[in-house]
Amino acid sequence: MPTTLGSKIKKLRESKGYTLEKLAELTRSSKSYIWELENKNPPRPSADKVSIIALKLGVTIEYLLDTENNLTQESAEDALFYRNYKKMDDKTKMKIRTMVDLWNEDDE
Amino acid sequence: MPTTLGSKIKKLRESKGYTLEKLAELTRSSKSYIWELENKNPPRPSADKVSIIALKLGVTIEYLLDTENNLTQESAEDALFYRNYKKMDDKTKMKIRTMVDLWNEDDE
DNA sequence: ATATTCTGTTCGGTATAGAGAACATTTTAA
DNA sequence: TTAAAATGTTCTCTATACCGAACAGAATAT
Repeated sequence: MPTTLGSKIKKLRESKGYTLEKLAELTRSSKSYIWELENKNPPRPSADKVSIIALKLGVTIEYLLDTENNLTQESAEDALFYRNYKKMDDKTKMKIRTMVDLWNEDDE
Repeated sequence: MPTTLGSKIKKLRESKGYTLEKLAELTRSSKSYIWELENKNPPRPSADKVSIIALKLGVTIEYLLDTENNLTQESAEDALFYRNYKKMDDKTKMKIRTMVDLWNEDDE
């Protein structure tokens, strides 16, 4: 099912009980443009808009876009993991990265 | 240091030894536009372009954009790590998450 | 040195991002 | 029911995303 950016935004917006105006206000957009995003699927919305809309709707940019980035499905768990990972100190991060690299040497 | 989208792209592109033309080809862009991204910092590049450029340069969209999502400073290395992590199968991801959780039990 | 090739830069044009205001429709209040 | 308020839709207009082609400068080869 090819769910578009527009339909995702609409579904998320409504699930949060936001009106077009409310979401527009949260995302420094006009309600007319939010409406266009939902109903007209403009071909190249700016990264800025998609980014702040994703933020305010509580999803990642990758989820909203259905790009090649997203061959892999990103779960909330992954996102959480990454958020925690980023908070670690550099030494720990290094260790983890090394470990993960080793893990993957087989299937190279 | 307010590192711009353009400077990040340029740095990453050069670190991979890509010419403007090469990156353009990889990202369905024109070299002139890649050049503009790097040197003119256009105010609202499309999510599509930023997304595929991030993909081909091995970082996340969030790293390239300097969005409000990105409370913690994200390094290119972290971004790459996460991109690779997401590609792993669920079992492996689970193991890694568990391991990292254990790691952090102390300073909770 | 100079022709060739490779890379980066500039320019002009078309399509569209995105705003704001007017208009339409639905919902709420009386 | 009907006026008012809230929400959704359409229109017009300016700025700019993005391209292709021409141009400029380095690097390499002869």
